[in-house]
Amino acid sequence: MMSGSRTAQASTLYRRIRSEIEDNIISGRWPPGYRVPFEHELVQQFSCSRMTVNRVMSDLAAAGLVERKRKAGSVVARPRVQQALLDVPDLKAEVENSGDSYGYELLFRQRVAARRPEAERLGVAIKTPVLALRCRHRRDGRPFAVEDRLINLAEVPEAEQQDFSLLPPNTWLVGQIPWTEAEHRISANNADREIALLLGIDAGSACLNLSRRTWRGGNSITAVTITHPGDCYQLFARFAPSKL
Amino acid sequence: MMSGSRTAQASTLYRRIRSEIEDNIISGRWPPGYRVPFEHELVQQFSCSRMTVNRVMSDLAAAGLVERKRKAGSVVARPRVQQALLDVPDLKAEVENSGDSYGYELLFRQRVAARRPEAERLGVAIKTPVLALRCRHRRDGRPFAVEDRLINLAEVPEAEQQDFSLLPPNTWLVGQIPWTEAEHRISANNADREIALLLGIDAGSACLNLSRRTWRGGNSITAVTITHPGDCYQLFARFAPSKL
DNA sequence: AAGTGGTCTAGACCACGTT
DNA sequence: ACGTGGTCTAGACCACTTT
Repeated sequence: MMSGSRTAQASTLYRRIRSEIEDNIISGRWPPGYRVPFEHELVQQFSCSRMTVNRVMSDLAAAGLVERKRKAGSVVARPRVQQALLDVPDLKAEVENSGDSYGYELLFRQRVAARRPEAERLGVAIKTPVLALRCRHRRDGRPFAVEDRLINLAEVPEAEQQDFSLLPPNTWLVGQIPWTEAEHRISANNADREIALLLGIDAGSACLNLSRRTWRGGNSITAVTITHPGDCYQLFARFAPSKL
Repeated sequence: MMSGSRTAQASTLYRRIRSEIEDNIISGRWPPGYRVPFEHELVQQFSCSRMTVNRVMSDLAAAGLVERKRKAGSVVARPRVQQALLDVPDLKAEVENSGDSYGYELLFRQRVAARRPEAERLGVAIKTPVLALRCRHRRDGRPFAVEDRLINLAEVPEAEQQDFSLLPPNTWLVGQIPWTEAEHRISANNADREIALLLGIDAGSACLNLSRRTWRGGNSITAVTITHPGDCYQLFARFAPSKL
């Protein structure tokens, strides 16, 4: 029920070292800020040359899992909010970065034992303790997102102590969960009466709908659905062949 | 007016070699299938050790720019349709991969000199020759996407010879343009009468709207807007920390 | 001043795929 | 059998940052 870390034993030394370190980070055993062993320590631990561990650590840094500093060593990075490109972003940070004022309200908060719908949405067993939240985000006073979220309390029990009346759950989770996998679905639909009321738009207006599920080491952490008025939010992504 | 390839001279040998090779690929000078020099040739060319060019080529392979085979050498890869994760995919390939039948119609095709709206959408100078297209995609006979596309004929003059009556422009372009950068915007809006008619849905229904602009070496290639019925198409993306 | 990572070298042996 | 890339080593020198 804890962190499931079954990394395939690797064919090459490089992979073995890399997946062992990656495992420690993704599972949460090495939280953000944790000081990863120095290269010379890894050389001893794996009985290999420095080039090999250096390549592992350089690649992990390029992938954004660790940050390296001369003399100070390497530490586990905290997950970038701009996870690659299509992360459902930290709405709070996003709004404030663009210079607008950010507003947040908690509309609903309840601890429940998962029944069928929650269990399926979150991908957990029935009766798993779950925290259900609904909140609203504003930009310059105007509602621009309704967030419906389930948090798996079996994996993130600390969430129960948080009341989320001031801090958006995503902002809090980003600081708590060291690293995750995520899956997104994006669709469009017409606002029903409830959503229209909450967003201050006409019923039937087009809304952009984002669903994200998040795992840590194979275990479901949270499932969230965010509904934006279609005309006031644009997802954005950019590609280039290399990240150099 | 041709391929603008101004790569900054690099601080390290690795970067210098990598950006020189990357340049050749992205600019199109080395098209898909082109045989990249062998490692020992690059060693001579750059007067360095094999480890250094090997790291460059390995990383380019990991990034998907080249494919490597022992004995045969390395060749420039053809752009993967599943560009990273949120590419507007090749709709034809996507539909057929899911086992459905695919249908395509060209609704409109005209060569024009870019005026204000086209120039802005495509990011080119006014009067640039442009090919404007509108087409419709069907899944199992049912319309599921309307595509509005501009192609910069100054960069892709071959497009003028293509009539696109049978082959979707994206499918053709993927085979023509060796490598690109792209930028996406995703939004939702209510179908106007024209779109509703083309998609066979009610006016006012929510639609998912994807806009993509594509460059090659800094030059605009194509701009496309794809409109899907909101309920029949879902973008999908999945993340994991490493691609090993 | 000392210790870390950043980069590079000149070898080596092996696995694989073409011939 | 041969030539390619895949991987690894044991060193080296340098740049940066903290002490």
